[in-house]
Amino acid sequence: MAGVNKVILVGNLGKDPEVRHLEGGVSVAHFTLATNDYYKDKQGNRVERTEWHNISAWRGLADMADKFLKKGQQVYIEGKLRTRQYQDKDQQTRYITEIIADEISMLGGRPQGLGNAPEAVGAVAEPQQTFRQEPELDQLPF
Amino acid sequence: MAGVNKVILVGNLGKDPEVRHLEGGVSVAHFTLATNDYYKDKQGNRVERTEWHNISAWRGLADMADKFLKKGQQVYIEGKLRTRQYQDKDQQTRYITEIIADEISMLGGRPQGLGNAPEAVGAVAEPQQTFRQEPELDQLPF
Amino acid sequence: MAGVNKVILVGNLGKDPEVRHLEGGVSVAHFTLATNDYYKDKQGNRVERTEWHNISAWRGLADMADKFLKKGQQVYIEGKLRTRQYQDKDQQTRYITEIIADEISMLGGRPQGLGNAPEAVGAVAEPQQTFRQEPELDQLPF
Amino acid sequence: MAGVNKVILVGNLGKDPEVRHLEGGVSVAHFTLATNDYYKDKQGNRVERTEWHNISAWRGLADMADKFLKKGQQVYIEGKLRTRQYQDKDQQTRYITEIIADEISMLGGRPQGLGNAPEAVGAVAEPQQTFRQEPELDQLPF
DNA sequence: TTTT
DNA sequence: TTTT
Repeated sequence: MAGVNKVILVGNLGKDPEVRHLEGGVSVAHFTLATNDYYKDKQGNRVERTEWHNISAWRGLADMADKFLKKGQQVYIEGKLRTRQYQDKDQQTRYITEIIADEISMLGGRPQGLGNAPEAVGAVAEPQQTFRQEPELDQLPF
Repeated sequence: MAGVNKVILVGNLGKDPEVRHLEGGVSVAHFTLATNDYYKDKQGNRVERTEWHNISAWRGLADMADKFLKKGQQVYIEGKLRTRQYQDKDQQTRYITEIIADEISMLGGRPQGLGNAPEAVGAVAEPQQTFRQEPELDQLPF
Repeated sequence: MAGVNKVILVGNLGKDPEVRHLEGGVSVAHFTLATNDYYKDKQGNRVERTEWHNISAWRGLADMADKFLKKGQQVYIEGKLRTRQYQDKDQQTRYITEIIADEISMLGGRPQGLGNAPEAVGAVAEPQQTFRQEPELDQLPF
Repeated sequence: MAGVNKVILVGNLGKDPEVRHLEGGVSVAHFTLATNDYYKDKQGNRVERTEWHNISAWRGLADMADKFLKKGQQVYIEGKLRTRQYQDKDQQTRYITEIIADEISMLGGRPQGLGNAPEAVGAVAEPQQTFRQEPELDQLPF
C-alpha cells in the first residue's frame, strides 16, 4: 500500500548534536530543533509559540551533523516521523516521536560558534550546503 | 523568527474519528492514521513497516472528520507537529506527539462503510473532496 | 548554497504515459496530471479550477509509469521543478516547465483500464504501491 | 475531487520584487527565485545547477514582498503551481508557469543591501519573519 | 538574475 | 534548549 510520511522543518538547533557510534560502524546523531510560530490572540496580541522536535540522523548524515551543525544554527530538515517505545528508569513503557532526517540544509550565513577548527573549514567555506541520506543505506533497520 | 513546521501524510484511518465538543462550541476530532513503508533488508526480502500517527482536527475540520471519515479510508493530511504533556493515571507526566491537521483530502473511490445516511450524501456524491481549516480560527489556543 | 526545490501533487493522469527509450538504454516517460481546486467566488458560488502539470519520469520510474499508470488514475507525485527551453517549429525559443518525478504512489483502489495483462498483475495485486527514483542515477544529466 | 498542488522552495531572489497595483486596490508582486542543486557527474566532479522560478504574490503578501524582500535574500516559499497563457509581441500564444506564493519566510540573518531606510526597519529588527496569504482573499480570481 |  |  502506498504511504507518504514526510516532515519539513525550518528551525534552530537547541543544542549541539550528540553522536554515538554503534556496533558495525553505524553512527547516529541526536539533537533538538525549535520551530517558532506566531499567532494573534483574541485581544490582538502577538503570541509566540515554540515547538521542540527530536531529530535523529543516521550514518553519513550523522557524521555531517557532527561536523557542521552547532547549537543555534538555522537548518532546513526533511524527514519522516517515527514513534518508538523504550523503557524508562522505572521499567515503564514510554513512547517518543522523532523525525528521522533524510536531508539537512544549512541556512543563512556563516554558522555562529564555529572557530577555525580544521573540521569546520568545509562548513565555513560553504556554510549553506545540503546533505542527503544515501538511500541504499536507508533500508537498514533502525 | 521564521519557522516551518509541516507534516504531509498519505495513509489509512485506523479507526473512526472520535469527536468531543468542548465548552464554547469548539469541537475536536481524534483518530489514528497508518502510513506504510517498504524496504529491502540485507537478504533482499521485502519488509513492511507501518507507522501510526495521532491526528487531531479542530472546529470545522473536526466536524468534517466526524461526518465523512471512516475507519480504513485513505486520506491526504497536511498539518503541523505538536507535542503536549499530560498526566497519566499514576500522575506521571507523559508526552504525546500529534499532527494538528490543516487540510484533509479524501482519496480514492467511494468511502467504505458509508451507507445512505443523509449526512454522508455529500461525501458519496463527491467522495474525494478537500477540506481546510479556516485560518482565522487557527489563532485560538489549543 | 543550500537549495530546496520540491513539488508535491495529488491528481489524475490526463492520458497514458508516453515512453521513449534514449541512447544508452535510458528511458523517459511523459504524461500530464490534473490537480483540481475549488474556491468560492464573491457570490458564494463554488468554482472549480483545474491545473495541468507536465510530468516527466526517468529510468526506473519511467518503466514503472509505463507498466502501471493509466489515464484517469489518481497518483501522489513528489519531484522537482525544471524549466527547459526548446525550439518550436518556427525556430522560436520556447520554455516549458516540468516536474521531474522522484517518487510516485498509486492511490485509491484498483486502477481503471487495467486488464489481465501479465505485466499488470503486480499492480492489480497491490495497486497502491510507491516507486522511488534510484538516487545513484539521479546524478546523470537530463 | 481532491487535489494537492504544493511547491516548497528555499532559494535566493534574483532581483528586487516588482509590484503593480491593479484596479480595485489589489497589488501583485513578481520576482525570480534561484534554487541551487549539486550533483556529481560520471567523472566525480561536482556540478552546480541553478533553477530559476517565477514567483508571484498577491495582496498582503505582495505588500510584504515590496517592503521586505531584496535581491539576493534567502527565503522559504510555499505556494502552488499555475500555468497561464499570454500573447507575446507577435500575437503568439505563450505559456508561463509561476508559483503563486501562500507563505514566505525570510531566512538567515540581516538582509544584505538594506540600509536604514524607514521602510526597512521592521525587517531589520526582525528579519526572519513569516508572512502568510490571508485565506479569505484567496478566493478572488487571479 | 541569486547564493556559497 | 533555539532564534528574532
